[in-house]
Amino acid sequence: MESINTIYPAPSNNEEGLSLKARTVLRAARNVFLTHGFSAATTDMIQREAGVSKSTVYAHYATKEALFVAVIEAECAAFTDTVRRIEFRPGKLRETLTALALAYLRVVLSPAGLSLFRVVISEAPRFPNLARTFYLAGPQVLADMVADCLDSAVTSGEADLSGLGGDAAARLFINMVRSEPQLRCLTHPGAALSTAQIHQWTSEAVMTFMLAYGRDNSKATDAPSRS
Amino acid sequence: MESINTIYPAPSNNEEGLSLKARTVLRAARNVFLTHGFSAATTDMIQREAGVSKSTVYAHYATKEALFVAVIEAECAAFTDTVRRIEFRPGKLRETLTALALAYLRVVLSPAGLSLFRVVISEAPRFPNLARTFYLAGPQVLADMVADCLDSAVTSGEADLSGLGGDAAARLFINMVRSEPQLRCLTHPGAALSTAQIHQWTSEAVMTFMLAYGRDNSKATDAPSRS
DNA sequence: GTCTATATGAAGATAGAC
DNA sequence: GTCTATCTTCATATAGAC
Repeated sequence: MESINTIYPAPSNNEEGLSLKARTVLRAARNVFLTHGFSAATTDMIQREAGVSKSTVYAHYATKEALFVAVIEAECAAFTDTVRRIEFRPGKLRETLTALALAYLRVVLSPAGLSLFRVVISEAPRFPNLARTFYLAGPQVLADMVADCLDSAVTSGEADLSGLGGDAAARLFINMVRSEPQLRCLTHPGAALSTAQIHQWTSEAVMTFMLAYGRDNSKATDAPSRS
Repeated sequence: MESINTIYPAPSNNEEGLSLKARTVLRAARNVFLTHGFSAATTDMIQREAGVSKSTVYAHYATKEALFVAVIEAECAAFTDTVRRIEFRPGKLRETLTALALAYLRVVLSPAGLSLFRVVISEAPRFPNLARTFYLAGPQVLADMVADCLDSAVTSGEADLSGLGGDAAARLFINMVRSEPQLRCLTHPGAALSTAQIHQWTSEAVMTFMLAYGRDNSKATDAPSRS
C-alpha cells in the first residue's frame, strides 16, 4: 500500500532507453528488494507496487534473478555517481578529510545506502559478481579519491605517511570513518544516529589520522568542523 | 548431502538441557541458516540435514522464526566466549594490541563469523533484538577488553589518548582492524585472505594507532609480530 | 506489450498412527 | 516424541486473448 519511491528516493539514473513501464517496474523492484532482500521479496509485491500485471514484469525481465541484478547494478552506479560528486578542493588536509568523511557517511548511512549494503552482503554467496561490483563502486572509488588527496598532501608537506602507501593510508582512513557508525546503524534498525554523533565520530577519526600522519601535530583541536 | 557440522565447526555450547534430537535439530538448523540465511533456508533442508522428520522439528521449536532465534542466540553466545578467551597479558602495548587484533580477526573472518555477520545484518529489520544482541556479543565485548588495555597503558605511561576516552579510542582501534578485511571477505566470497595479508593489515592498523597515541613513537617498526 | 487466468511446484505447518 | 502423509497457502512463471 505504499506508492512508488516513498521509502527510497529515486536515483533516476541508468534508466535511459527503457520504456515507461520498464522504468516503473525497475523502480518498484528497487523498493521491494531494498526493503525485503532477495529471497523474502516476491514478484507479486513488485507487480503490485508497480501497478502492472505479472506478465509485464516478465516481458522486461526474464527472471526474478535478472530483475535483481538490474536493480543492484543500477544502485551501485548511482552510488558511485554520488560519491564521485563529492567536492574536495585541495585546501587544508584536515578540512578536506573531514568534508570527505561527512559526505561519505551521508551516503553510507542513508536508508538506501544501508539497505544496499545489507542486501548485497547477504546475497554475496549467490551473486558474487554483484558483491564485487559493489566493492568497486563504493569503497574502492572513495579510496582512490582519498589516496589522491593524500598524495597531494604528502607533496605539499602536509602529511608524512611513514612508509605507508597512499592507497593503504586512504583505506585505513575511510574504514576508520565508516565502520563503527555503519555497524551501529545496521544492528540498530530504526535508530538513526544524530548529526552530533556523526560529527563527533568523524572528528575523532580525522584527529586520529592527523595525529598519526599529519605533519603539524597540534593535538588540541577536537572541535568538529560543521560542513 | 552434507553431514552435520561439515561446514561450520560446532560450538557445542548452550546445548545443556536439550534432548539428543533437539540438539541434532539445532545444529542442523545452524548449518542451514548460516549457509542460506533466514528466508532462503527451508524447514525441509533442516529436517533433511538433521535426519529427522518435520514433526520432530516442530515438536521442539514452534516456528521457523523461533528456531532461527535459538540458533543465532547460541551463536552469539559462542562468539562472546571465543572473544573472551583471547589472552592479553599486560605486556608491551604494541604487542598486546597486535595479539588482540589477530585473535579477533581469526574469529571475525572465520566461515562461521562471516556467515553470522551476514545473516544477522540482513535480518536485522525483521529481528532487531538479535541484531542488538550480536552487537553486544561481538564488537562491544572486544571494545571493553581493548579499553581496559588502553587504560592500563595510559596509567603506565605507554599511551596518551589526547583527550579521547578509553572507550572511544578502543572503538577506533578495533574498527580500524576489522573493517577492511571483513568487507573484502564479505564481498569476495570464497576468496579467503592470506595470512600474510591479514598480518600486513593488522600491522598497519597497529602502527597507525601507535603513531597517534603511543608515547614512544619509533615510526620504523612495521614488522608484524607472529602470534 | 499488456492484461486475466492459470499451471506447477514448494513452502510452512498439522493430523493421526505408533 | 517421532514418524508418514497431507492440508493450505503462496511462490515463480506461462498461456492465450486483445
